[in-house]
Amino acid sequence: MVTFALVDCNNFYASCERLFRPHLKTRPVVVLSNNDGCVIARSQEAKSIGIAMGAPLFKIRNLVEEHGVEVCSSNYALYGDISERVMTTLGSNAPNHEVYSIDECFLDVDNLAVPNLTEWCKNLRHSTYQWTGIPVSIGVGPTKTLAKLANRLAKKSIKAAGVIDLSNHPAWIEPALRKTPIGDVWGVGRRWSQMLEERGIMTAHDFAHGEDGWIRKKMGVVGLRTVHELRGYVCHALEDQPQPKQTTCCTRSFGETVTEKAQVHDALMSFAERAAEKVRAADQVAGVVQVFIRTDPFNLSAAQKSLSGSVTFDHPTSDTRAITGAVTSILDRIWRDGFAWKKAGVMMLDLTATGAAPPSLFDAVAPKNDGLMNAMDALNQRYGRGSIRLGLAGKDQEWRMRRENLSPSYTTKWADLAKVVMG
DNA sequence: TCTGGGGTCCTAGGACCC
DNA sequence: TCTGGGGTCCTAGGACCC
Repeated sequence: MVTFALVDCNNFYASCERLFRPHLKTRPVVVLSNNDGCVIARSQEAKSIGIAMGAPLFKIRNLVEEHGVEVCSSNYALYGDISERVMTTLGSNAPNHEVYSIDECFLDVDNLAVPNLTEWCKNLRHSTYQWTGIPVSIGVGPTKTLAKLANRLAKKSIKAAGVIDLSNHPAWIEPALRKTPIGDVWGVGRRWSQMLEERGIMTAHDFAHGEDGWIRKKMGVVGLRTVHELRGYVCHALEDQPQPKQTTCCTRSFGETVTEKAQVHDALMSFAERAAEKVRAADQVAGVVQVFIRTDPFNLSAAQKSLSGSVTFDHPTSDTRAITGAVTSILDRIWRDGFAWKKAGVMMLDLTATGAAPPSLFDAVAPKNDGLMNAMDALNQRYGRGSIRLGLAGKDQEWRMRRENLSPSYTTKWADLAKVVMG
């Protein structure tokens, strides 16, 4: 018997932006994607005035003007740091937990030996807000999928005061399922909810009473697992040991399209450098590096092209020099003149733990780590990313992204620390 | 004018093997 | 004229998540 609690930060990025700027507390706030492209987070007020998730900024300009919406570029350094504080708080209350995403955490609440779980959740909610300034909602259920569903209802219901505990009230499960539109079920995305609705399956309750054979055929084992979880059978266990990544990448849309190969190369060098850093930070090496470039799919009048290529290393590596060399050779191989490139990326595949990589079959002598990368990473860690780099990429090139409304790095840069003025 | 980035898992189909 | 059955491995693509 297991009971899951899902703690989810309310409007996380928007709440982070508000933390150090209290005057935003009562104003609608939205946070934009990279390049200030579209909305990826909204405060409650922003939701209420009808700003949709994913809406491009240029389409909501009038709403922004009309309601005095605060528009923020995304500041992942800030969100990551605040997330860590929230997770630490949750972990100190429930040792058996799984950090599921930057703003969500599953807790195993079975062995806490608390007399009243619902009350415990309310207290946790309160102390999390007190310690971090971030409001959270908590849903509790016998499976992760039901905990998710409870969490969503907790966010919607004013009466719930941020906590819904289905484990404490099994009789609530059926009405909860009836109240949940199929598209809001965890694991049912846009395509599947459309397919299910066409079949008359409109709610989580309909889905839970669906026919296994048909679901298996249409949605594979993934869909079947979701249905079973809605029925209360655990298919997704708590994964409290974080799994090593299998792939890692650095991809960006350019601020403006780029036609020159040198410019694309410049961007790719920068992405490769960052991707290599990530791989080293995870203490891994990559067996394959893959590169892609593509034109702007939204620009219907421009010629479309998507190119990609990859290199398999004889010896899996995380060395920026080996990786940028491979990326350069891939670009030389795939490059085509005459297109306006909008997005590019470098992907590191076949990741394995450093040292665990099997030796090459044909070469007994693996290249030695000369320490340069470690030294660079240490310096960049200490003095800020990009403090020291290989002479690979220029600065302030055309492809760089727009971030016109970036908030200060209140928690990760000394210079941006909030100041208290005594007066 | 202006539409993100970073992941996972599963499946179908082809190549290849005996 | 007849044209197997069973298996593995790999990849591309599609679904999902935040």
